[in-house]
Amino acid sequence: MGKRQDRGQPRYRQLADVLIGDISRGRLKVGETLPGELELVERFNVSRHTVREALRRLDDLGLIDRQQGVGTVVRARRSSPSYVQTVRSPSELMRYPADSRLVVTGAVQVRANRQLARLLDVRTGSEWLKVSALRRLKSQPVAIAWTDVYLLPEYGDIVPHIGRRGQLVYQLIEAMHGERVDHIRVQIRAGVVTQELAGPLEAPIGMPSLTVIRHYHGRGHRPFEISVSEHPSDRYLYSLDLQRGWQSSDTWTTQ
Amino acid sequence: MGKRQDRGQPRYRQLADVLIGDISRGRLKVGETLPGELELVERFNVSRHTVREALRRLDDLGLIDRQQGVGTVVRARRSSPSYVQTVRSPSELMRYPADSRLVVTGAVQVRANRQLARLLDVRTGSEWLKVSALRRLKSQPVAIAWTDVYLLPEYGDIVPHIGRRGQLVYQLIEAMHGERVDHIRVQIRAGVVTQELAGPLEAPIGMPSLTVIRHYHGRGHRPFEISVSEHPSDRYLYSLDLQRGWQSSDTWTTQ
DNA sequence: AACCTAGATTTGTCCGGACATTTGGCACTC
DNA sequence: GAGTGCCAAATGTCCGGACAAATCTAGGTT
Repeated sequence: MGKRQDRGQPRYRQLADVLIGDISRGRLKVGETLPGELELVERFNVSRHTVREALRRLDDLGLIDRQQGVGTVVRARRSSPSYVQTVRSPSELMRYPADSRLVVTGAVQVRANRQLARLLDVRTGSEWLKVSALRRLKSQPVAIAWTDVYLLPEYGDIVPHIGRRGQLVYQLIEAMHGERVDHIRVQIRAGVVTQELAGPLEAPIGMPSLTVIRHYHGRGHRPFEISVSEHPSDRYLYSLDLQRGWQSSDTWTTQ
Repeated sequence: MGKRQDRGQPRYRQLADVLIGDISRGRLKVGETLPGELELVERFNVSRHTVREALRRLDDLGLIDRQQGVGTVVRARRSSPSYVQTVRSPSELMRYPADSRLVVTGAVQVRANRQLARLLDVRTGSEWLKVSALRRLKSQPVAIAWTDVYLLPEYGDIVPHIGRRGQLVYQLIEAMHGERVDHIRVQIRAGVVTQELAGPLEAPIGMPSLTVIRHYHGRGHRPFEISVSEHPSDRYLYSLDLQRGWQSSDTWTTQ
């Protein structure tokens, strides 16, 4: 009873997963109040600290709103028109639509010249395996993205497996090579559809687009996958919903 | 010890502010290892739980990297070329360059038609005070932004004070009306410089630009300030540096 | 009806302690 | 010299308890 046995997951994580499951399956509906901390303590036979650790995780994920004296309620999901994807927590910037698929169109080993090195923020001359792919949305055929995935050459054997439903590239690397993701950086930049991209993106030249660059780092900030996605979009693409992490202005704004 | 008058602030917050101050003032340099948790316990005469709460805050702010068995080190700041602004934590998306100034060019009360209501995500027909302003960077005269700030009409008396160095609009509202910011949402969308914006932005028509929309909410998610900024930029504008908030794919991707 | 107050409820803060897990370095062996 | 095993150090997890602060509700008062 006291020992961990659920896949080595800590108990607060197990509890969080249970609650996340209840929310995603609709057993806890939007706006509904979660059981109080003390009730969760009794129900799951853990300490209040563990309960709060789990709830903090749900808070970090943007799933709940907490208020002293009131309680914890399931946060509303914002309904969004097509193209618009609301991100409630930073981690969601790493996710892709569930009904999308990546189709590899080619792979080639490249050496980072100055321009590429600057784009990827890697050393000039370093070797990378460049995997080009298209991401298509089934439900929204117009939404498409061009993606170049830069991998450490030693991970070339995962290329045939890219495109598996629900598996991101870094997850493949994690599964097949044990390289654990320790740090992710996401960049967004504005641009326009260039002549080279107009074809694959099925978008007119000059149409505004967003470039999303994802850096996946392992231990010691060693980058092992860098994915560069071009999204043609005249609409808003990402939004970030924040609630935590305030800092007082006097200690910070002088930086 | 706590010679600073931080009454009313929780102790973990006071400790966090001390550490943030040490980092920002260079007393703790990048890459340097912070004192261990137990040492901080002794030095500040608080429990380890309080120390961890403070360190969690620094982690949320993206100031430190923690690793079990190793310790806590000050995270490196990424140097960025002009125009590029690297954001290490979500809260930084709310900050503006310290050497910028907002110049109000006009204010008018408007009623949200359907288009504006959709842009701002507010009710059609609601009344807003639209304050137009320019943000200029002194050190980088080319970097300029056009900002429309939509306020609840009742806050009209803050308009003359907009532009005060280091004060954001929501901070003025907080200071003068006691409306506390409880929730912030940041949106980013891609676009091009339109004819109407080409003049004020000093940018050619058709140049790619980023629109950043910031929603400031009070209690109960009541929006009281919405700022819409147009940044002419053919380069990357915001990046988000993430390290926390992982979620397992099996519980989440089906959403 | 409008206002106020007391109590119950809920989350926030803080303390003390204990053991687990990860990592790096040191002494040791071969 | 290279590998091995052990130990110390550091963060991670988890428990128990206590009081504070914010909020809501019910009841009483005006």
